[in-house]
Amino acid sequence: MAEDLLKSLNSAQTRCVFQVASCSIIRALIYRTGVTHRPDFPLQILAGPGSGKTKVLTSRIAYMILHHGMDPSSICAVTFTNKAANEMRARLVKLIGKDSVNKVKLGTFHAICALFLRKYGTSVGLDGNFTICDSDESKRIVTKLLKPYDDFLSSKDIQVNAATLCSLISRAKSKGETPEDVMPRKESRYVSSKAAASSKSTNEEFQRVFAEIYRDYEKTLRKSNSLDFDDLLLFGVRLFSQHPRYAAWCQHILVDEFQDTNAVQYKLMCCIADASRCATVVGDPDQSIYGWRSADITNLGKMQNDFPNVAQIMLEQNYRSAGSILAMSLAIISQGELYRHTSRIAKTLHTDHPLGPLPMLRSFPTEHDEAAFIAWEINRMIAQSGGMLGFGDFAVLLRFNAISRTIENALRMEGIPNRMLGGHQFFERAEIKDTLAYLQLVDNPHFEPAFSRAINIPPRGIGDKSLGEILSRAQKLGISPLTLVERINDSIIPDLKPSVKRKVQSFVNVIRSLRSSATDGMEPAQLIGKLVELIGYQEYLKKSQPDWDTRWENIQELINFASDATTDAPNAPVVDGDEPSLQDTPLRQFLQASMLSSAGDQSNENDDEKVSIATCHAAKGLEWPVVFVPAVEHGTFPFYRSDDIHEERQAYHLIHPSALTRSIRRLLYVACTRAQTSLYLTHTSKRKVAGVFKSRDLSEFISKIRYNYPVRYF
DNA sequence: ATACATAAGATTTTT
DNA sequence: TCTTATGTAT
Repeated sequence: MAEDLLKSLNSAQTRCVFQVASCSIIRALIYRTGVTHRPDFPLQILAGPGSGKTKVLTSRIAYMILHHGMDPSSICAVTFTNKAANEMRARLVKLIGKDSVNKVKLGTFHAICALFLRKYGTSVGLDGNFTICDSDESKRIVTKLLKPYDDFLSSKDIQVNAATLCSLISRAKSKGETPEDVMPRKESRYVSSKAAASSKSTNEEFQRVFAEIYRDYEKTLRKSNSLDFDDLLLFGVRLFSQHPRYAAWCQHILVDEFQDTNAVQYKLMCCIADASRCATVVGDPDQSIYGWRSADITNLGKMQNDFPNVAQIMLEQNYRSAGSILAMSLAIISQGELYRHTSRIAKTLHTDHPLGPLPMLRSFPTEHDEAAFIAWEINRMIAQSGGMLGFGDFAVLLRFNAISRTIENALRMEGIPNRMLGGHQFFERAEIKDTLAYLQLVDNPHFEPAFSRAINIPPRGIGDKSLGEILSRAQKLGISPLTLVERINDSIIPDLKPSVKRKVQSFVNVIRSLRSSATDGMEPAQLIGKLVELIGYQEYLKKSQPDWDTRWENIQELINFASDATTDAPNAPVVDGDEPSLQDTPLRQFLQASMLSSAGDQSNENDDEKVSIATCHAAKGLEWPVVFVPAVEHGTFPFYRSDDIHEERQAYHLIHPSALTRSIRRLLYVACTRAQTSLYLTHTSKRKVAGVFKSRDLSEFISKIRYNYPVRYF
């Protein structure tokens, strides 16, 4: 069985798989002879697109278990997205069986941290029922915190919105910087040395406000018994580094898409690998497209320092794409080489596939013509292929989601079934957030964002003023707003000035009723049903929303999701610990799945008969026979917002502009290398951007290479 | 407190 | 163009 595994691999891939065998055999020998200080054999696999890295990773895991007899529960496999985790799980099931796979700690860094923090969070000062705060709720919190600074900031002529602050906070957290760290001291390292004295002080003022809001934001989260995405990682690091026994189970950690890990995730990997010092990472610096999320390519170099004797293997054979597609992709990624000061790890990619049809570059007057062409061409190719191609063999890869509308419409007009991959749109919908807010509150009464949302839905006559009164009163008494409202309802605490007691009665009753159902073990799907019944949500939608029917359908969809999320039980950690472990309820699991997973994670039945529409980011790791990349235009690839933002980024040392360009070049490279046999790049001369027509030019990434590389141009 | 009007403003990418 | 935030009248 284990030997069969090796037969299906090429020599470089086999070396990747085998590396663990030699490593483990030597370790076993040393272990047996009782030597305590053993060498470790960490491995870096640099894998170009289509080189079969997922196959290598899964084979390696399977080999560890089948050949070397490692306990599946001692293996930790980290993927970048939930979708990738699901796919790896499916592949592993075929190799080692469902029972073994369920023991492997498989998931994103976030999911793995959440798993352990639910159970052992008490040792780092958390309650097991913490709520995961999504970016939307973070933004609301920051908006509220920003309000008091409005006058001050406009007097200093500083413009910031909550979104910018959120990303600054996230960036700081991803680097492990605390509010104290970012508070300006005597000399601030955030201030550009070239800046004039006046702008220096402005920068410092801004930095101070930022640090204060960051500090208060953290306070709000802790008070709400809540962790945001960055906190999951940070508290994970805290848990595993302060209490190494919770990581002692791990004999080997494997990390996929290593080029897109940030500093905290790297630290996390090190903590989890602390006992074994055995880590395998797979990545491709050329496919690093998450720099804006603080992904740090230097982690590869860091690992070479932190893990002595790390071996490095290159996978350079491409099994995916036709020769001409590969040639053009390589031209895109390597053209910047001359201007680049940091050297790219030279990787050559080979393919045995024939050259195939040349990538096609086409120009259109408007985005409607472009979209119509894509739809028409899909139909044409399917008709021409004589049954070889189906809708599921096509993908349209977008720079950002906003372009999808035109494409979706065009496909619909041609009667082409399609699906949108990834993105959070579903869980961002108001009706979903309303529903989840009630359930979050049932699970975690301290979660303020959920309270603020649910208290007046449906309208109970509690507006901003009453809400503010409730929140500040709760703050003063040191209890959660929900508790305050309950006590008012129970006449334990006197009513507020504008009477709130009567208005709040139905709310308290709903929460209490749900709470008791939840403790009785009612399934999340039924809880949602009960909730919408109790608050008359359908009637509320009918009354307030013209598109109430699609919204109501979304609620039904959420109920479906809830029943799915609880049936396939995630692998529970089996950790020997002396701490009392916390219980994990079905409701909690459902809420966590809602926050961590995105819409396209689970594959549906008819998915392989639908054209995929996805952002380039969401397409990472996937492949299709035919790929369309629309809007390959200057201003989209790369994306320029406006010059002042650009300058602002420079001023605060967020992203260096040239780094930005490089990262977008890689994004286009990722998009192009998704294609197996046919690749279409299209651009328009006019495009409606934010409601107004703008003239556009072909992306410089393509215009520079199109005469030197084979491309069909029309 | 809410409903309705009018005005700005916005469109990266995701856990 | 379409969504969201703000303001005003009830």
